[in-house]
Amino acid sequence: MAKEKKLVEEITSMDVDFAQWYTDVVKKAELTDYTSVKGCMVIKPAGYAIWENIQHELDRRFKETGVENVYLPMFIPEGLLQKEKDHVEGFAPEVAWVTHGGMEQLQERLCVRPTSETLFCDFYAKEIQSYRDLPKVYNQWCSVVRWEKTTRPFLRSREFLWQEGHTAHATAEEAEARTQQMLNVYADFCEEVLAIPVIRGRKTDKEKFAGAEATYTIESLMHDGKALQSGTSHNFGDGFARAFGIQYTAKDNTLQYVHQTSWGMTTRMIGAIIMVHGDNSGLVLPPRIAPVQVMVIPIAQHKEGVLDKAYAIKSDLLKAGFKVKVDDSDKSPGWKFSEQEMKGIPVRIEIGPKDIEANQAVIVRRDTREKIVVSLDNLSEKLTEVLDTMQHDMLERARAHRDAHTYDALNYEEFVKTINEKPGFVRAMWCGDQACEDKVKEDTTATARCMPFKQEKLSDVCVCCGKPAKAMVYWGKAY
RNA sequence: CGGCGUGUGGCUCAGCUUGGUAGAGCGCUACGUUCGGGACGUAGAGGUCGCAGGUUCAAAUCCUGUCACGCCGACCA
Repeated sequence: MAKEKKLVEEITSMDVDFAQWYTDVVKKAELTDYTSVKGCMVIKPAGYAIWENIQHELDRRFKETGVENVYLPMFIPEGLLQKEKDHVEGFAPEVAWVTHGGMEQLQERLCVRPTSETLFCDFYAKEIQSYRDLPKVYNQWCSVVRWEKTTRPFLRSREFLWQEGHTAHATAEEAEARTQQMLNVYADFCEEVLAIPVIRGRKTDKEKFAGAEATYTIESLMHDGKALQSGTSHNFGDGFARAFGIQYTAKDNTLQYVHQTSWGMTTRMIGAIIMVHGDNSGLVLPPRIAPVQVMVIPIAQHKEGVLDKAYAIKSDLLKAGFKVKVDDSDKSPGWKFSEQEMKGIPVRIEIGPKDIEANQAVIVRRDTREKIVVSLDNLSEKLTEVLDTMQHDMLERARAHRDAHTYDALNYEEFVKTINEKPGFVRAMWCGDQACEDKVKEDTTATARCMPFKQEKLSDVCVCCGKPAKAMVYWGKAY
């Protein structure tokens, strides 16, 4: 009992204090550390390995659609940033400025990129002359800086890692198709790899990206019922092209503006993984994103043959394609179990003298803690099955949680009451007027998360003002 | 940017009210016993008390200033 008590003391229960639980999990899973600069985190090996897996998966999917990777500078001259009016107004409050080079003050100060639309536009203006130069479908992996007031590991840091895709097309149709295509890449990635179900939809004008004609988004629901914008894809129309003079000569020898898109996903997704799948014992990683899928834990490892057997199992499983490690530290088995659970390693294999005698091992699932005794002869087959089942179950569990925390509201009183009393998404009709969005935010702090592509007509009138409704909206309190 | 709060061995913190030789637990090192849900014994190492001034015979403690970080709000991926 005393030992069990110690276990629960390590990580604050998510029911007691979700924010503290999150911080505890990040710390106990050894994902990040704080640094001497507020809001700038060390991403430790366990955290960075997750990001590397996200990168590999996304990058492969991008390239299948024809994306090419490039790298642009981290500095943007002030004059360049100011060329598109809405864009600069949107980002100005949170940019960091470089004012000196060595001891000398710069003629023109440089902004540390908060996003790179302006740099890509400047580049494209030089690069694109003819319709033969189109489309440009570029992406870069980099970090960006936004001087946030309030910071949290992964969810809101002043510097964060991401990818930003920037494309230029001959026609509006092509740009629109690319915008939607990339949103779907993100949505599939979230569901298939991260086991996070998403709502695909369009942002309202109030919530859309600064300078965009339309912003599409995938929204996911965290375990505490707050929404997280998980990936966005923007259609810029020819707005940036006009501001930056990006023109090409068409086949008919007329001068045309290009149509552009941009789309991004960030290290914030690591925060989403934590908040969707984690439990009171720590992190739970979906098998397809886990840097280590299997931890082999020898029991009574000082006894003859135990460690050798553990290494043999590791070797066999590595050959079979699993990501596997052996915890051969001199900690007690109980300690190793807790470590494996806090770090979210999807399964552990317990192997001790009794198992070796019986030619078996014990597989333990991280998400359900189910213990499965399996013969060493078909360990690899069973492991494949367990990991596949776990990946599937995690998505379905998250989907069930989201659906159970999605409500419909038909009048304003019901809407406000639901938002305030039931954490989750509230679906309600909206007239399209920003005044209603503002009123909702004023009354509840909730925002319009998106207008889903899959529309349903819950009623004919706006839940807020009663005027004729234009769209069904997912509302919620967001990170 | 507002409201809290915190800075003392690697970590978590006590000590500060009432000034007087810097403490505990965990971790770390060595050796031994343990090992199926955070084991134990013995012996060790380790700190200019965030920083700068000031008061005082004497400051972790009192005063002034300053910096940093955390949490909660408003803004945002």
